[in-house]
Amino acid sequence: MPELPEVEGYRRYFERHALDRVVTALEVLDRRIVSGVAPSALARAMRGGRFTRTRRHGKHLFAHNTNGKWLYLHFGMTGDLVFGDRQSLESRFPRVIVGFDSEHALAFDDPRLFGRAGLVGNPDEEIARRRLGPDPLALSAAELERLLSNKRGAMKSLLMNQTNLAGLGNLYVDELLFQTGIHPRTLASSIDSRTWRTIYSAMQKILRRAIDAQTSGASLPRSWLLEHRVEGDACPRCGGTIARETHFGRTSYFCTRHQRP
DNA sequence: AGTACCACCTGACGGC
DNA sequence: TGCCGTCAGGTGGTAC
Repeated sequence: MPELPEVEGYRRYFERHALDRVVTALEVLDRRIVSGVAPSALARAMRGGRFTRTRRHGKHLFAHNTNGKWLYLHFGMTGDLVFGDRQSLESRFPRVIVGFDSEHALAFDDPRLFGRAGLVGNPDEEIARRRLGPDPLALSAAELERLLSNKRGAMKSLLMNQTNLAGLGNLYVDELLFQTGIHPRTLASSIDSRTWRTIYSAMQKILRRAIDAQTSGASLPRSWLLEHRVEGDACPRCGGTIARETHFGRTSYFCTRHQRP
């Protein structure tokens, strides 16, 4: 379930391992994961160059190659990055492997093949083409309210829509609504300004803490819903009961006591 | 504009 | 033990 915090973890992992090494090969093991470009053209655009910097927008990752273009990665549901010695890569489902001249390699691992690898001229064009909303970590409280308060839909649906806000998925939206006491079906139009500010600060706190956990390997607080996504569990905040329902085609977990419709 | 539903995928898991 | 159905969910498309 790579959402913003996980993808930020992959970005840092990519920077730590793959930057400034010469790409000697790019091998596509399953071409279904490559989109918008032929695997051979992708390889040609990367080979001989080095990655100099990365950029993340929402759940989308870009890595600039000195040949001029950017490698694009989206992790879908089960995407992952695995770096190591070419001979002993601990990747179970490698779909694309970038080889470096140091006998190291980076595998784009994705058992379910919902992820995508591609080639883009520059990240901003791709962000515009996909009509992605702003990244929540580069947003002010006022902008969040302006962005969502005039929408007609329900909070869960609006927060998950990447064209409104890019980066939150099912799990972190549930977490945010849980921590702010909002039912997933609550209409955005019913949220007052004070509550929008509460939502904003909870969102920042949740994302930053989750990124910390991601990069340090620490676990998340036991008071978070993410540690209690089990139907019938006791709510760690109020002692209520965790329910499971389908909302907008996704499985929601929420507390029936402190998140009332 | 917002919601519903389907398709894409396949590992994990529960039931029998 | 092993088969089988169901679930997970990000995205993108269509339909209403």
